[in-house]
Amino acid sequence: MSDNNPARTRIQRRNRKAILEAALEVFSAQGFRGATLDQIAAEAGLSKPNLLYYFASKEAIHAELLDGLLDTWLAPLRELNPDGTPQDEILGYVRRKLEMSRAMPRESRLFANEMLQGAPRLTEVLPKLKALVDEKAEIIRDWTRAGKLAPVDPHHLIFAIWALTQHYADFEVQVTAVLGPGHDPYDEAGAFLDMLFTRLLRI
Amino acid sequence: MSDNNPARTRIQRRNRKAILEAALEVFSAQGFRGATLDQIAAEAGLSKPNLLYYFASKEAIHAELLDGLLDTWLAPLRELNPDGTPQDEILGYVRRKLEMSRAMPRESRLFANEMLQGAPRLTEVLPKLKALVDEKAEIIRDWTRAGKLAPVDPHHLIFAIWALTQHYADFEVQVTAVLGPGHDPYDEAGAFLDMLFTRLLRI
DNA sequence: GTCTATATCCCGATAGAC
DNA sequence: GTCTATCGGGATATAGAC
Repeated sequence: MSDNNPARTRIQRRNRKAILEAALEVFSAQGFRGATLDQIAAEAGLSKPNLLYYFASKEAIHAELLDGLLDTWLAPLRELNPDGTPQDEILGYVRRKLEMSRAMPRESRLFANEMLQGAPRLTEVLPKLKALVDEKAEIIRDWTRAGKLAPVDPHHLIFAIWALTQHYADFEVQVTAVLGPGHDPYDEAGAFLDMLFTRLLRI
Repeated sequence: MSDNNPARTRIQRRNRKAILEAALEVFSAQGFRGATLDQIAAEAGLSKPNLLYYFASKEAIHAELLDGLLDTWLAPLRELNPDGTPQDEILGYVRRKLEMSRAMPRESRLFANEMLQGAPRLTEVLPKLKALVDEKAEIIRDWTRAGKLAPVDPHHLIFAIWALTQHYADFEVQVTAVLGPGHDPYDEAGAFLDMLFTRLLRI
């Protein structure tokens, strides 16, 4: 969540930004309970009380991180264009989502941490997520009905795209350990997923 | 990890089992730091000091849970038979792995929690995992070389199977929220994944 | 083996000087 | 705005009676 509040000074904006950056680093790696304000403060280069001068509580920092996350996370899906070429639209979505995993692995892990724990701080936004997925699933269903895509369950297709792209961020240690040195996981995944979804969806 | 130590009484075995069951419930839902001994003791129906009579520490309980987990988790992959029919072998692996997610979602989430945090308590076993995956990847590579499977990167094929099957356990709240009532996610996933891997691998 | 009581430490949050 | 010092709650682990 960006902070353009003009009532804040440059220093305030800079410190808030540093805190959120540090909090993302720590929360995504340790989970909410696993993270401590000491770690976040150290990472941000501030003292713990100073950190609490900018945010009311640990919970408030975490909430602000989560606040914009779902929208960011769903942006690539929103771009799915009903008037585009079906194959290209799906493949484009896969590529955007994989790029997002590469560019924002910490956000991916923050999100995964929440989901693993039953999404206690995201329950009220899950209906919004369902609405968007249902809308896009309907588009995909129309494409398959029109014979432009091989028949496929649209909801599980979307789950597959999520699972396959987020896996590279969320299970990064495992991927790295298994591939060994000398690999770019995301480059390889890009080629692999292109092929996978092409074969899955072609008529 | 089963406990057949004959030096232990029936009561001891029963209590240890109850503690590990309770700990699996709590650790998988809350992560290591998020879980408390109070929660585990309550879930197991024991007092907290009594719980620590059976296990030296919180860490020890967690370690014992993780101890057998990787082997259990990799068992379906171990069964991949180089002398079987390639398509059937892969599809069989996918089905076993999905069944495992259905039957053991808490173990899946315990594992995911560890991976998300960089696998601090599993780093020394990751090389073992790599060795098994490399061995099975070689089998798959032979199959594609022999023209029995469509060409595919074997490592990323295995990642895809992990990601697609574990997703239904690890992101269960999201899957349930998006599908809405009246769905059996695992039944639907079974059909979807059968189709996906059939289309991906057929010559 | 199981309990109550408690030691000890850590963490989130606040007080108050500067 | 930032700091040092500290409060108060909660968590792991232990002591010791039964």
